[in-house]
Amino acid sequence: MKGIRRLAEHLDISIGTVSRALNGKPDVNEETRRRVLEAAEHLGYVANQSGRALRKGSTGVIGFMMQTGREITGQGDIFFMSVFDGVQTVLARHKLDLVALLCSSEEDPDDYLKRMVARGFADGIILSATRRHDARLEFLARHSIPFITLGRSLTDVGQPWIDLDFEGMAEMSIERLVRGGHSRIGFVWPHGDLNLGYVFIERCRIVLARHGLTLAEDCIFRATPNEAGGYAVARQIKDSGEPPTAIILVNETLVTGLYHGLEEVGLRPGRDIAIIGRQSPQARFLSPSLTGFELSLRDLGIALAESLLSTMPAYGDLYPQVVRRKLWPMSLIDGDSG
Amino acid sequence: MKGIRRLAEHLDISIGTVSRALNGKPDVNEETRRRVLEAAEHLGYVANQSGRALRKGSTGVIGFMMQTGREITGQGDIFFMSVFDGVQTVLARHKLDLVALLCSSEEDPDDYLKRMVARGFADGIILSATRRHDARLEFLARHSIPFITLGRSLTDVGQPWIDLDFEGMAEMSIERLVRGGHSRIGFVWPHGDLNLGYVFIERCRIVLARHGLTLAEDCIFRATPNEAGGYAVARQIKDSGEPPTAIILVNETLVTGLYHGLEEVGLRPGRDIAIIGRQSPQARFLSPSLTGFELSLRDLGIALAESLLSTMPAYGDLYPQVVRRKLWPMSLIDGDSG
DNA sequence: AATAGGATCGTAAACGTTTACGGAAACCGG
DNA sequence: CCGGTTTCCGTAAACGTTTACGATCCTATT
Repeated sequence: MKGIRRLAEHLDISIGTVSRALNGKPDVNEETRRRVLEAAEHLGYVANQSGRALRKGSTGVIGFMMQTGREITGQGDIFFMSVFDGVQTVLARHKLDLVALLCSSEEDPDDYLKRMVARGFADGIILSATRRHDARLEFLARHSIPFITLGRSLTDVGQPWIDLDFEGMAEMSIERLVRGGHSRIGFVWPHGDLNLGYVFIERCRIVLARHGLTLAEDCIFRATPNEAGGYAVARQIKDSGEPPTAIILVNETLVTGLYHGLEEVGLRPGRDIAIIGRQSPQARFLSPSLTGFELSLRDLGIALAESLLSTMPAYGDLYPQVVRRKLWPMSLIDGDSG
Repeated sequence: MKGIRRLAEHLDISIGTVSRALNGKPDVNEETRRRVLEAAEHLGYVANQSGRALRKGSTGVIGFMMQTGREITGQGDIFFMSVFDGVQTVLARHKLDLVALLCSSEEDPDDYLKRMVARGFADGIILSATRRHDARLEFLARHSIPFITLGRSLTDVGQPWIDLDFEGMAEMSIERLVRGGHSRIGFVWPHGDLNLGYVFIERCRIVLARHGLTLAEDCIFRATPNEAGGYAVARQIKDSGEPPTAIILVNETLVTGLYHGLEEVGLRPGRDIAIIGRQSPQARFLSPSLTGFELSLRDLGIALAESLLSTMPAYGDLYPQVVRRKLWPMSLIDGDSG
């Protein structure tokens, strides 16, 4: 005898009543409910996930899809750990659990997601590493799975999203650099089809044009979004015919490598070349100190969760005032690098 | 009509046969199997997770339990991502999926695990952040859930584990430092009850004793295992009455902060104080270069997965030669810091 | 031609829940 | 004391699979 049946037998009560008691249904005597809850606690009973999910059609689980192998995502788990923390504080209010759906670097993300959805793994999904054209969005929309993306995409199916305000970042960094006398501004573009690179560079072009400047194509450096990628960029800069006098990094993972690489080729950030990037725990200890954009990852996670919940039938009415799409603000922290 | 029933109807075949065809059972005509597989592919059918799990009693999912909020785990950035990658290459061979079970920093890890297990979430579990005394091990053993720990524990229930070879690290670092003339050697001990700190420091004491030396209690510095923690240690070192001439870091996340902190208090690694730590993508770009221990995280993940599978009834015979418990070797990479 | 045995498939039970439905008791106002 | 309402609980169906069992057809052997 296992599961709810055992509990029911132990209490000499029908399993129906036990289930109702545990699920907080109204039509159960408060005294019985107390006894059931107590016995459940005592026997360590927790409803079996599969049985419950099969009957209810929902799992009580939210999935956060991310990709393993750091060349792809460009975000270390420092980034995600903090976001998770925020997401979880919201989910905990509704007894929802968060699991990370880990897509191997050897599997196609679209296939992976399809598999997880068809399995009925999660009630709602948070997608990261949003690509410029992302078939996952269409798939989820077609199957009407509640989801939200961390990052925009050209593929728009009306889903909510939250994205870092790369436009604002472009505005502020370009304005600052132009004001500082720079006219030849470079940009490091992470490999892959992530949308953020496009968004950022498009706005850069606009802002530059406002000042009668253009973005030199040979000042766009492609790199894998990790330390080694940043390191490699330094040499590209040095070897380019006419090096930029300033560099903007849209990723936070490149900067340590870039600093080191620049030092090797004899360029000092803030003196020989201006650097504007993203703040991070590691960046705090760079020398010269980094000029870069900062944001609250935990709050971002909270917003993600609330926005996702607002699209879910069972929770939607609890978050009526929530903004479904939002550019997440970043603030520029002055440093000595640019 | 949904699920397997739809598929069966579409093919005009019973659902039993469809299921058998999909699961590779022998008693099904090869031609029928081909048709079923084709139709499944075409209709995008994937067996519902809950139904299958309910009937089979297994989910096809391996859970990697980790804790969100970096103050606790002490493992940064690339660490988990790379381990995951290794784990997944093994699991993929058996059509098993890996998900990360994310325990919020606000929830008790023991409770969290119990909940996940009772739910029947995963067929096997990999535990990280193993504590010196860890009730999770007893719980899993009592319920005979296959699992492995990344890290040893004093709580021994016969489970397999893989742990970094902190003893070897202690031997090599102490020997090296003593040979270099150091007699006052400090150690940074990460906060929390993680077992690795104890293991390391115990062996340090033994090796020191071999040379007639002792570990000064006031040279043991506690720190949160992240950049800020390392930064704080620098000041503790400066302010201690008789500062150590060498410091060993057992975490890889502290080192950038420590470097920065030391610079502020006027101590240069390798000249004023020797530093031995752990290599990492960030550490590659420190100056002076770090003397530290390196390991292959991906291979570690592979070993974890193989060892876990060897304890699982369904896969055990496939990995007969696998070592169930292993100290994972690390090699010392020379740098200028110590 | 009769029979044994293999190949292939359909049927139905089972997995552990939740919940619609209905029934029994208790209560209440007139 | 009676009809109606409320409170509480038991019964059984349903969720989507897998699989033991048995039935049917076909082939080969005697």
